[in-house]
Amino acid sequence: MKIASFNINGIKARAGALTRWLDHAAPDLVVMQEIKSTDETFPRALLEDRGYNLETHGQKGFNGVAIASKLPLEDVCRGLPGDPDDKQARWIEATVTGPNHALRICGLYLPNGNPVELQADGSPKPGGKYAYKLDWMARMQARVQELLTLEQPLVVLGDFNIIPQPEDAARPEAWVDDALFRLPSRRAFRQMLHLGLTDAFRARCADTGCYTFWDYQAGAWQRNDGIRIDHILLNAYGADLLQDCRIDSDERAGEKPSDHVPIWADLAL
DNA sequence: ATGGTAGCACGGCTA
Repeated sequence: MKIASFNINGIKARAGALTRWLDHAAPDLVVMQEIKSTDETFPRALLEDRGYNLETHGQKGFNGVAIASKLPLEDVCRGLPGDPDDKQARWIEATVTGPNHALRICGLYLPNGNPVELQADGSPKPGGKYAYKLDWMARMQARVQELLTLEQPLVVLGDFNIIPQPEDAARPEAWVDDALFRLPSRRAFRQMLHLGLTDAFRARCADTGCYTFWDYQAGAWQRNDGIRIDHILLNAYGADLLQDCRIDSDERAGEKPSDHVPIWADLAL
């Protein structure tokens, strides 16, 4: 079963690129981020006409996540628990049932966190974007810990806005103070891995120069000036099912591309 | 130091 994540950066602008990729990559399930659409205005036919069940968790103008799946989507949950005041649409969960296993899926769009605003003591400025990122990551960790107690295959995938290691950026030195790479961000990500999650891509590939995002500006794609920030994390039950994991970098060279490309894992569900 | 690009939606924010 091919499970993918794709930050599409606007569903209306990406109708062409998304459907081209769907038609040749043929994922069984894809979580999408930055749909930048409300549930009401999402062009559902793009996916439903191709045989996908669709669940959206949208928001006007920004953010927004969705899951499309050939198998039925069960027990759908929208929104990351832990803060009733958080109105940003960045988290969606569902379960799909294969022949041998039921898989819990968490699709996420983790806050970018820039600009980094700090107080005199170096702690994140309360109410700022960086504080929101770290708070959100703490809530994500709590939710993942809950799901781990189910003792079933779990996949947590999406745009994490985290560069895990220097080899995950073409120019790591340019990112040292950025919210995507500064140590507190990477520490929070690593803490999640320490719960027992596997980075599916790194489990399959040790190559450097593999990225999922290239800025639209300054010819970043042409220079392969990218970063690896879209990830697929598996708990131990999920990692035991992992057959393959790849990044569809070619999509970045297509017509009117997103600034992210799809990443996918093949699980023996 | 700035500006470089893109999306949503039509002004300015977000990335």
